[in-house]
Amino acid sequence: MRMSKMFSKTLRETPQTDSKGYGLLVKAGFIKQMGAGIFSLLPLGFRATKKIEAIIREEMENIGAEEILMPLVNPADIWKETGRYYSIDKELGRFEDRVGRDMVLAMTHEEAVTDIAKDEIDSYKRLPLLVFQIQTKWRDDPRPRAGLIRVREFTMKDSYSFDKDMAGLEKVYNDHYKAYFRIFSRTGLPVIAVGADSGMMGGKVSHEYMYLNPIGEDTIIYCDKCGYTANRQVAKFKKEYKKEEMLPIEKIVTPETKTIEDLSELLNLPKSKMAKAVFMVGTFIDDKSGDEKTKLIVAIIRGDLEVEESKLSNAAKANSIRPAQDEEILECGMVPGYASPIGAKGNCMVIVDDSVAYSANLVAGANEVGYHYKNTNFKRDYDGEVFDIASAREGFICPECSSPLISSKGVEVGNIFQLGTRYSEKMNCYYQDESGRQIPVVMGSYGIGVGRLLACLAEEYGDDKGLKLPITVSPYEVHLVSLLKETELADKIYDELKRAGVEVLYDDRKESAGVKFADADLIGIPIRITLGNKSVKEKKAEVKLRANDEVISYELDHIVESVLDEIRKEKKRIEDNIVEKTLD
RNA sequence: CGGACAGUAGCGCAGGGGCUAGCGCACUUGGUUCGGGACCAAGGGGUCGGCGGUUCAAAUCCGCCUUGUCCGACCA
Repeated sequence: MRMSKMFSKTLRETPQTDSKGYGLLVKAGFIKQMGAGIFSLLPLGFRATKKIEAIIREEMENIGAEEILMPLVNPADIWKETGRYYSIDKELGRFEDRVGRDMVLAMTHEEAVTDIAKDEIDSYKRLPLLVFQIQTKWRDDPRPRAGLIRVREFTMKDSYSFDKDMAGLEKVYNDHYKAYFRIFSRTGLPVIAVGADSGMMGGKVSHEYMYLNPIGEDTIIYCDKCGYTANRQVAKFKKEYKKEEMLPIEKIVTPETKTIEDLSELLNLPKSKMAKAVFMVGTFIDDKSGDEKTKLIVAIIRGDLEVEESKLSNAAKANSIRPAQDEEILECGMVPGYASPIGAKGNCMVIVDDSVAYSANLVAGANEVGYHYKNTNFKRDYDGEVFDIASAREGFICPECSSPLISSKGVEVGNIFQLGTRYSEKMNCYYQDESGRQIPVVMGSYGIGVGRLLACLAEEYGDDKGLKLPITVSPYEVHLVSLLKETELADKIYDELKRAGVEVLYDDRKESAGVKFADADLIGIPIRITLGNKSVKEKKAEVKLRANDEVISYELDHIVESVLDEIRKEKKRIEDNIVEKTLD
């Protein structure tokens, strides 16, 4: 491609953005924002995206997946069948067509693919099956941010597996686990796989692929010693308890002590001797009718711990939860600031963290302004369902080996789910087994955010001068920069490189050397050939590697072969680092 | 969904009731320069986010709407 003919150009000024990588992508002319969380891919960004997609295709086909393309617009009926039309809130794009039929902008394709599969799959002889697509999704996120990291419209690779039993699902799940590591390492992105919450997808086992970086919005808890890793939403840790005899409950005067901090100070007791009440309101939606109910959720946790919202939401089996208002708490007979489930009434449910359930003689609110109880005990003084709803933090104890846990921020670039029969049962996707019985198909679903992957690569590979994407995902392999007045030589080398199958960006613009070099650094094509008066006179050309800014001088007569060799070396560097990992 | 800030040339910004709306970058033309974001000169480009109001007069003041950005969504 001749730069003089390129559709987009680079910016002189660095846009001020929340993340370095986003700023570079904008400055280098890879992407352009059109609205909140809505981006266009410009030629360079689109080429990089296609490189990523090609790697994904290869690896998906390697595990036997076939590519399909399903529609972005789905009839709402299939989303009503699974109940997600009701259980997912505003994130799901909805509209009516001209005759008033409810339509959905698909944010994922379990419904669509199951709708197709149920007609295809009639016998166990048809299983297993595996399909994937690379397609646009719409998710109306309440708050898009950080450029391509969190957007509303995005490209996703999603694959769906159909098996006759769990053993089959586990095999294809494992295939994905392995393929994903190959995909990410072939693009050059370092990731780790972590145990995760299955969220709106349902199902049981799931892993997320995380790129560890402070710009991430997920928190990963991991253990250096034994390798335990999990998203904080589900991370476990070891809680320690002291055994004590139960003492009689006692009401005490505690004026102006609404927080655990204050209470701990006033009574001169550690926070671990308190039972903290956290109030949320859960929304519960009936999958069949779409009817909504709300209920106050009273979460009781030891004062030194904090509630993990996703764990609480799962424990309560709520579709969503939000913090409660004071009035809602009072309605159920509890007093904000001095609250406990002792005397709770009305439309509420009590969920008790095991930290409280197995501790004795905790201080809790008396549901009366200015008073608390000493020596409260679960079961004796109040009841509730026991769950682990505590949030794991750095320094807490590893559930597997008892070493201190570490926390880190991460960006989720992929996920894999064992769905089981949730969708097949609801959408009537059954097969007939050897003995003639109708059995629900066992499904899995697997995603990779293509644009987000590019955003993460921009974050990982760049410096103050610009991007330096690995050759496997870089929009071009070679950047030919000519500083010569005459165009013949550069044109000739450009043609020869193209003929040799090299993807080459040719800076044929009438710009100063400084501008050309600055743009070359910014776009960051891995191999740069410079044709300048001095070196050309000596029958040489300079080759500079963007990765480490190393400069090599090559004979002009053999420049094409030399460059082909450099390309091979760059590619080998990535191949040598392909990560092969399997689920144990 | 709550809060704060912003919308003026392609990009980044200034101007805050008054006469022709400016600056830097980018762009056009001519000339000089030519291996790390050159210089001189002359130009082109604007429904001042939209609608309504106040006023002799609105980019400027007021109201509504809209779009964008950041923070929050939270421990009683």
